[in-house]
Amino acid sequence: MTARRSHSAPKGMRPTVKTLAEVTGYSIATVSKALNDSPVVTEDTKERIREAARQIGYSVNPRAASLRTGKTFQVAVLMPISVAEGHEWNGVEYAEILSGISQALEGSPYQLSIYPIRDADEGLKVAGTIVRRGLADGIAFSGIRQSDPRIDFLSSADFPFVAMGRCDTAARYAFVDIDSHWIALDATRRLIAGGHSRIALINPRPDLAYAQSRAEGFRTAFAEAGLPDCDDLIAEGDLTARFGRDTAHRLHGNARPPTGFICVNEATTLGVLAGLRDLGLSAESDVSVIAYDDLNVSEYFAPPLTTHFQPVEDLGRTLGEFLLRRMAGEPPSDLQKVFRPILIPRQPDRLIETGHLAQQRRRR
Amino acid sequence: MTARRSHSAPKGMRPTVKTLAEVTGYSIATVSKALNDSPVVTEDTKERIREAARQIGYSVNPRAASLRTGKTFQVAVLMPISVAEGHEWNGVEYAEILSGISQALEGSPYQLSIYPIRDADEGLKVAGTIVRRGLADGIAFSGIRQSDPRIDFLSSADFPFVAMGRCDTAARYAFVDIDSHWIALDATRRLIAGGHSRIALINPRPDLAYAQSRAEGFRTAFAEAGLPDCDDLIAEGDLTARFGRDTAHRLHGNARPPTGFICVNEATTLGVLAGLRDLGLSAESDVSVIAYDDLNVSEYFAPPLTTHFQPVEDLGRTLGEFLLRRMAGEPPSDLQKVFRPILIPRQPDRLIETGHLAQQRRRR
DNA sequence: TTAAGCAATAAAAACGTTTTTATAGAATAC
DNA sequence: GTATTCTATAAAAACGTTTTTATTGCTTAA
Repeated sequence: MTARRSHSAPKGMRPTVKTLAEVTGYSIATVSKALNDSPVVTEDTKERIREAARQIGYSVNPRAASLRTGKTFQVAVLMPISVAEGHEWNGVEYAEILSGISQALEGSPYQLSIYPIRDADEGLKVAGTIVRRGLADGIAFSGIRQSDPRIDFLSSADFPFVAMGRCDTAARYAFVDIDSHWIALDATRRLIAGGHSRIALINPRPDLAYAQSRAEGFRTAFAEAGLPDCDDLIAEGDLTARFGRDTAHRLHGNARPPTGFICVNEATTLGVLAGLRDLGLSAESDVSVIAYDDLNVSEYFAPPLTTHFQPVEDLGRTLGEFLLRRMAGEPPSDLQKVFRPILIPRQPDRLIETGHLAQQRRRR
Repeated sequence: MTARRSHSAPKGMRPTVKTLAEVTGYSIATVSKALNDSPVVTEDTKERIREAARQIGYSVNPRAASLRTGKTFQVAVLMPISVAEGHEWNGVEYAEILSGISQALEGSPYQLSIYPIRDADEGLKVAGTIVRRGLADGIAFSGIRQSDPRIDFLSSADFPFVAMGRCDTAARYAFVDIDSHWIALDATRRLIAGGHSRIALINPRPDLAYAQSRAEGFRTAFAEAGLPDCDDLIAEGDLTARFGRDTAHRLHGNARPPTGFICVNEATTLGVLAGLRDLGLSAESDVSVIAYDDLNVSEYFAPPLTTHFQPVEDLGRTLGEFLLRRMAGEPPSDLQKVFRPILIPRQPDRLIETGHLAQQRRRR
């Protein structure tokens, strides 16, 4: 056994297809075809060669194969790197996304590579490099803008990709997304049903595609109820805790301050709660806050909050599956999925006129 | 211009070193050497070839180069994927770590690849595959155990790696780490100075190397103060919010329950706070809680907590730099750094005997 | 004046695959 | 019984580099 191995692999070197040819007595052509399960080689031979490969611990050199075939077996993920100053909590959900994609790729020959980007424009540059230099067979990215240059470029280059998010051309590309319109609609309806009429919507920067979906859902709920809109209470910014807190402070100065808040992620929710506390307001008796969870965490907030919960890892996993299928040639139209979060109620979300804010309002 | 390009690159194909040879009139050997800045080719020639390369947009095919040289220009990161059920908040700091490593790698020819692992044992398997099949030139990983099979294996294989964390053989390998001993010592001293004598330490699973460092720092502080130890209040488990909450509940049943908590990450802190709230205890008046922040978030907790804060992205960046230097041949002994977090005080951390818990204690 | 050394470049080999083309022998057709 | 097709395998070419070896034309040394 040890003797055999030392015979086939001269010294410390990895066995190659040539080693395998020598050891089995077949040519390297036959060996290669056998390992790739080519129909031209007989089943007996295949089995013999596979067995020998197992014996000597052979595994194909992916770079040599890649050179010959042109396939890279790499999947590129454009990962936004944090730019918010002060190490604000931002983008941590990416660990979950990567975990999901990884899980989908396990068992496939594809390897996941990370390309850090600061914004969609740098993403475009990086995508260009990846395509031009043939660095990957497929690309995944998020942070989709209303009109996203990466999507336009990759679509016209006919390069396989899956986006996390929809923009105006969504019909023509593969994506996974969260039903942001519904989330905002449902949350707003819920607060309106609880008696609220002045509601704040915490939103991301407006160039992001889902910012608009949320705003639309938000407006629709007011229109349905025959109430005046609250567009003056839509706050747009980086999704940090600081932004949530600052927004709570700022909107409190409004002539008619909000009695309800609809948050957009864990960090902004935590920030809003902190901001309300600063103002001496309670999220139990004065103001209603509805959270949003990528991770199951708002259960632990003070108070525990009603939330829309959608494990972002599931989106990552589906994205990975879609990317594999896209690279295998499936049309984008078959690779589109919108996730609708579940609602976890934890608060009555009712406007309580006896609270601190109500007193303050009466006093004016 | 357009004419020239169409001349050199037959049709839609990427230019190769051969194209460049044709277009400049030099041989492919000279072209290759020029691009690699070999001293044997004259400066004039180099410049001419570089200029031509720029003109036709040539870039080297990394897989072909890799095949010839044996270098992969890949850095592998073993990323723990979440296994905690219920989508508990776990391991989200990995986004920061990856971001840091990415930043260090930018500008280098190295590309970051992710290998998902469930635990250190699977990590060993994956590391073996990476080494055996030559999938990367260097490896980074965290979640270091007291005795870590990955470290033993990679050390004896003389394969470049940098660990995030120290174990008993730390002297012999490259690492970045956080001064966990000091953190626990400092936090415990602080609480003891505030009058606490019954303190809970939230710890990770005891097979992790830093669990022991923390326990030692914790014990040292009691010994210094001449107080009996609180080993019965060391809680070990997954670093989820649920674990924090469950621990708060469980320890409250102790004959002499803790009046202070030393947490280990954001999730456990949030969990402890939630658990205390469940018990009707306040982290302002009844119990003192000291947090730990990878991200600057405990400022937003209720109440804002005193914390040790160490941006984990900085560790990632240093780890990336160390890995580059290790791959360049620097000895491990030059590539070791321990980060000491800063303390951000936000609470008095004093034992207040008039609180709820004190009343309860008096009642007994 | 010629052999030796040098400088600059070119040719060829090699890395480990896959794929195309070739070859030997067996089976079939007439 | 020979020409033909088929089958299984082998040989060779190619992918795009880098590196080793070879070549050419000059200098320099004796």
